[in-house]
Amino acid sequence: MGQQKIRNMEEFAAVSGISRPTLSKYFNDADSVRRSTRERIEAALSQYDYRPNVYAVNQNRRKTRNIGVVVPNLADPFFSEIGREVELACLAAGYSPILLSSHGKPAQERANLDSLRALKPAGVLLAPFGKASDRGAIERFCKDVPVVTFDANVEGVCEAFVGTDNFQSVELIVEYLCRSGEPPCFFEMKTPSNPNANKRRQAYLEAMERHGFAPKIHQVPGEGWNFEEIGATEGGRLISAGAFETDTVLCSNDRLAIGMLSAAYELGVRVGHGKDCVMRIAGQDDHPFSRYTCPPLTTIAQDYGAIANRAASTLFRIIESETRLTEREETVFDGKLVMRASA
Amino acid sequence: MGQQKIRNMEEFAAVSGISRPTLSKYFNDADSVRRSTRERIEAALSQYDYRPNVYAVNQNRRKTRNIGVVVPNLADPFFSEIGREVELACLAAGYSPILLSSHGKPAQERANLDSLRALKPAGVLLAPFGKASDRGAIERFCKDVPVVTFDANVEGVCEAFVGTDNFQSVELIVEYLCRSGEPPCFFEMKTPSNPNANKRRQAYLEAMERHGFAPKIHQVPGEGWNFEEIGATEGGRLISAGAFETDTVLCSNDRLAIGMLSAAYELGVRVGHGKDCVMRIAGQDDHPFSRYTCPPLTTIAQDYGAIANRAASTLFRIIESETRLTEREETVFDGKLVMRASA
DNA sequence: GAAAATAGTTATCGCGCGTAAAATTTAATT
DNA sequence: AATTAAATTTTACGCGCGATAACTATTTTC
Repeated sequence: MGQQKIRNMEEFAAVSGISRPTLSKYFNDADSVRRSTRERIEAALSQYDYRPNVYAVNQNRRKTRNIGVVVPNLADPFFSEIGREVELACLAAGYSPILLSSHGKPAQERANLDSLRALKPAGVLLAPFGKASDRGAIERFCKDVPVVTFDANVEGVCEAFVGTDNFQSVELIVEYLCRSGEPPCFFEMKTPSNPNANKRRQAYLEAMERHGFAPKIHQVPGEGWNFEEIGATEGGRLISAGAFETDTVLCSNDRLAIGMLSAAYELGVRVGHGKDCVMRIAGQDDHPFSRYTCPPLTTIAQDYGAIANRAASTLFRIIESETRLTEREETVFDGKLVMRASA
Repeated sequence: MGQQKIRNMEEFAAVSGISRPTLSKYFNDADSVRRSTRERIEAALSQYDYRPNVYAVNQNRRKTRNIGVVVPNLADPFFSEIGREVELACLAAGYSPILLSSHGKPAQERANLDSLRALKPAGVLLAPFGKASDRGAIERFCKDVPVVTFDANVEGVCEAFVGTDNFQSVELIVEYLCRSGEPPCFFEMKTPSNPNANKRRQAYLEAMERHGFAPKIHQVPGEGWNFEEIGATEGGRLISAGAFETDTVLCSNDRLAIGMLSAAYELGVRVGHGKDCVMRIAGQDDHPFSRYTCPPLTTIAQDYGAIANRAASTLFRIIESETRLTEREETVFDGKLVMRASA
């Protein structure tokens, strides 16, 4: 194989004995040609290895088969994991994913949407910052390109949203914590940009009320994405000050919990549900590292795979139907309790 | 601003009063036109918001301004971090980075190179798997596209390599460990795919000899990228079996160390250099999470920024000179000792 | 086996822009 | 003001492929 260099479809038509328009049809949809000619094309293809020029193809096609995937921060293993799932779903459906990270900066999110616009994507899967996002920019973008958001919801914007049911999952862990020990107080950042954080707080309040306990929320200052640092510094401060009302702390997310666990260790405070333990710490998200904390973190697992696949399939449905959804869809998946040693 | 919709450069030429070829020159290099016309163009640009069609541009340009960035696994924070640095360097130089992860699978690395080929990138920054990489595929790719590898070297392949000086950095930490306590034994995977692992082992042997101690290496089975898991399972097994000759263990990388630390915690083995500690554990890489382990991990920090920037600037130099390097360049940066509580 | 349906062919246009050559304008120099 | 160099405009072509129309070949249907 690999004889002469094929420069374009014309040349490939010559060597394969198939006319160029038929080849064009084949490359657009292999099943649109007769079985016998398809086999002839693929035989020639294995001999001459030719691939249509992406730029020429995308210039002329009405819409590309590119799917933009935008996540707020690839440095967060949660997003690199879910980003990977989304990429795989796109590839499986015959689309070309283009993964962009906003590096923790809302301004970059907007820049990413601008870059994507130039690539004329068939659709975009966006995990937005939430409140920190430029809502106007996203709205404008959604007018031009079908968008499905995941992880974080921006109320009323885009075709659909797929995420986790924070109320269900918080109830799950609050119930467990109340049943197995002292009711939890809640630890979070004062100004969380992620809308899930607000839902989780609300869900915590409701769950505690439902179980007949008085909720206690501790909000700490801190900015940016260095959650472990904030969890360690502020969590450690609260622990050593004896500020928590009960011996059980439910953190708004795993990364805060990871930081707090490290602070507890430094302070010599033994964490867990064992006899010699003096406090329990739980998180939310089932961060990839949470099983290697000391002690391993009890948390709520989000169904990464389900979220990614549903978001992707919803987008493909919109793209392929060529009509926008008449009604905005919101899908949330249940979280699962992951019991480890920390609570 | 934003009156009528400009569909192409022709229309923009009409409304701006500048000829299309001049506009074309401007978009290729804003400084290639006279200052006064540049200002006229930019004035019109702010009124009509027009951007050249990427696909049409790339189809006709001899070479694109795309830079492929391929890392072995974005789920590893080390690579997401260095990937980010590389992306920023590309953007700063006016190139368009395209970030691809091989998801821990060498076959995907090859697939990524194939996808990149279709995008006709001006160059590629590749962090290869190393021995697990398809050397032939990389070599063939390098014939068509200028490539600079980073992090992991593939001897003799590609234009240049940029990484960390494993011999320097291992010496640094071995010297520290020997000076401050018992000499370290070495913990690693039996079949590391990363070439750095082999260099680190070699460097450990040499450093120990230099300091007059007998080296001891522990190689454990395990496959894939779940290093923490391997570190926890196998490291824990060795700890509880009392298999380590000295109380100090130098792990081949931080992720193994993170796993081993969690195993030590489970076993109630106190790690650190304090009085009540029974063993010391050190790592290499300064993984983003290593400061939140229990205790925080003593390690060797790689200079992510320097590596990323040097790799990028080397590639740009090759691209812009339009000639391949006469001699393959290898650049390594020194690691820095990061002293924390674990050793 | 002829008509109908399907698939393939030839021919031709257009997409939006890079690029080259020649003609023209503008700016810099003497 | 005349000469020269530099920048811009005009004109024209080409990139590789999508799309379509009109025609021909092949396959299906009864």
